Amino acid sequence: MSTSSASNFVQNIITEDINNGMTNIHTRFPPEPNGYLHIGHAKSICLNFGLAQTNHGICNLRFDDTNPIKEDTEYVDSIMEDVRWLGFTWSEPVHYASDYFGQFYQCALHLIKTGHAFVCDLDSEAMRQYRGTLTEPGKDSPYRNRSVEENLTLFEAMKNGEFADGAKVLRAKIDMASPNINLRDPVIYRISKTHHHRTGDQWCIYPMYDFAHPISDAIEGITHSVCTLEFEDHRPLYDWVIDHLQEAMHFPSRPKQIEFARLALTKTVTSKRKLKRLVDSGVVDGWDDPRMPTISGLRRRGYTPEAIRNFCELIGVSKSNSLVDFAMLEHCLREDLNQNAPRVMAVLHPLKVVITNYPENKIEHLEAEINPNKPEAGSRQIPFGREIYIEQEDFREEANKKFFRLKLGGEVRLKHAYIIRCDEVIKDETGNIIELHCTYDETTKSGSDNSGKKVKGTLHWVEATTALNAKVCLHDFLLLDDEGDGDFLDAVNPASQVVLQNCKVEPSLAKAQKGDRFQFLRNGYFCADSRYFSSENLVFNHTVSLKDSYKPE
RNA sequence: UGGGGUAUCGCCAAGCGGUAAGGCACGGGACUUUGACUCCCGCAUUCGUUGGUUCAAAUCCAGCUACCCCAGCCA
Repeated sequence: MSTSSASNFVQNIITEDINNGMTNIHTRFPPEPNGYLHIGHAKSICLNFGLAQTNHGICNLRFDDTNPIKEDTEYVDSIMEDVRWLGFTWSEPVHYASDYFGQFYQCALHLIKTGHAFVCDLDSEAMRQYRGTLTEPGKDSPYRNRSVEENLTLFEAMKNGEFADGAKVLRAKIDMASPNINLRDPVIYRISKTHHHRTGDQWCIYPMYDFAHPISDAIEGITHSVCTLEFEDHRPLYDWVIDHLQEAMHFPSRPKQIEFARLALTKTVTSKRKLKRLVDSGVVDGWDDPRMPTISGLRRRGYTPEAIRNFCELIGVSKSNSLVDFAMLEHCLREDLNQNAPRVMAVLHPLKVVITNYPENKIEHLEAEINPNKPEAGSRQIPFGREIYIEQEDFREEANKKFFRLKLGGEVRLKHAYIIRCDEVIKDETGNIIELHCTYDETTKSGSDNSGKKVKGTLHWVEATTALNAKVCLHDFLLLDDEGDGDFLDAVNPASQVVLQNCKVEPSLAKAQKGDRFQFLRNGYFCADSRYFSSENLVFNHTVSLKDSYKPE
């Protein structure tokens, strides 16, 4: 398995720590279970698990479940499934910040006792007033100088449910004049009489991220706490919390917070809020819609864990906000699929071809390699007969020299079969081409061609009488390039999914299983839909196109 | 006008005082029973900008500019 072995600034920090004698490198991936994981999370997952692997350490999976209002077990289940699917193994057991609610409470008590925290009665509006602005310092809360005893009593009463939501909070006593707003006596505990998905109604006070996160890291022995850039100016608070607790709590480690730039991908939404709106508004068919950038969506689309891991390796890790070209992800996908996906023939827009000099009712079986990159995969038999289907766009009555495909009077090779010549075009009363009459050259059979004929074009095809009908979902970017100023839902690409109902595919596909990936020769990579595919109902999702250097004119 | 960050090819990204890696994209060519794959070749005299230090600067110093983040009892 690939690991994060490439050099990046986080690894450099770890290397230096190791050189200074640090052992037992320990990282963690700490999602809040309030949504599905997406491609952006994959970067963090690969980084954290990769760092642990390359440094012979371990990585925890920890659910940051300190705000019960937004969280649900549906999300914890999907997150575990996605991390496993990506190919990573966390250090058992799975951790939950909610496992530490008792310890957080003890930590809060310690801060109160040492005069570093106080219960504040200001409501959120008043607190904002007191906080000051970006350019003006804040003012001390009138409750800031309550005695330790009073704070202890009040905090216990908060815990016992004696106050309404929002009536009181516990705040760290730091510096209301700090130029760093995070240090202006931040709230560390709030009252929320909300049922928690794991602790039920045991607690009605919940710690804030800035308090819970450093403690969770320290409790678990995390050495390097890697997070995204927006937490950069929370680091002084992160350190403050640990510094004021370390001595009393005897944490096994003194974790270091390191921030990196989150992944942004062209033409891709990675905002949980927006993703949720796409799902809730019905624009997409759930979190795992093949067009979604969620891990489950990419999986259903046909992406492989290897491709995603290699992609995360390729883009690197830095602190500069960057926008990665989606083509990079597609490149990694093709690289994997090209190497591993079985080849198969499928005609998406069928055009009937009658080979007039081929015997009626005769079907012969031709041998076709499964994957030219994998001789050991062997070959399959494909039927050939008098009537076949080719792709509509592979025929033109006349075309310039750049068009290598079939034209009236021209010759072309049928992949794995014979060279044919187009003799006649059959049209309906409105002039649409409905059928082609061709003749084949028996001496040009694949593998035993002694005709000496050379043709420029090779087409894929499917024999008509044995062909299977299939439904194929074509995909394009979910969003148009620019979201504009309006509602982002207006930027949804109406052509992001096009369903083709009457595709013709070779019979071997009847044996495919849900989730199987194939290269439809010359058409791209496709995946048997994990929800609707069955041998009676062939449904394929378009995964990614093949590169194409054909330029008409 | 406060604080914290970031600026190296169209897009990512190495580089850590000794004279600009690599990948993606793109262009050209070879090969080809997938216009795919593969293989060659090309693609920053220059590192946001202006000065300074030095024999030598993308790397050190100073100023300037641009962009990102922060005023949730979210994470």
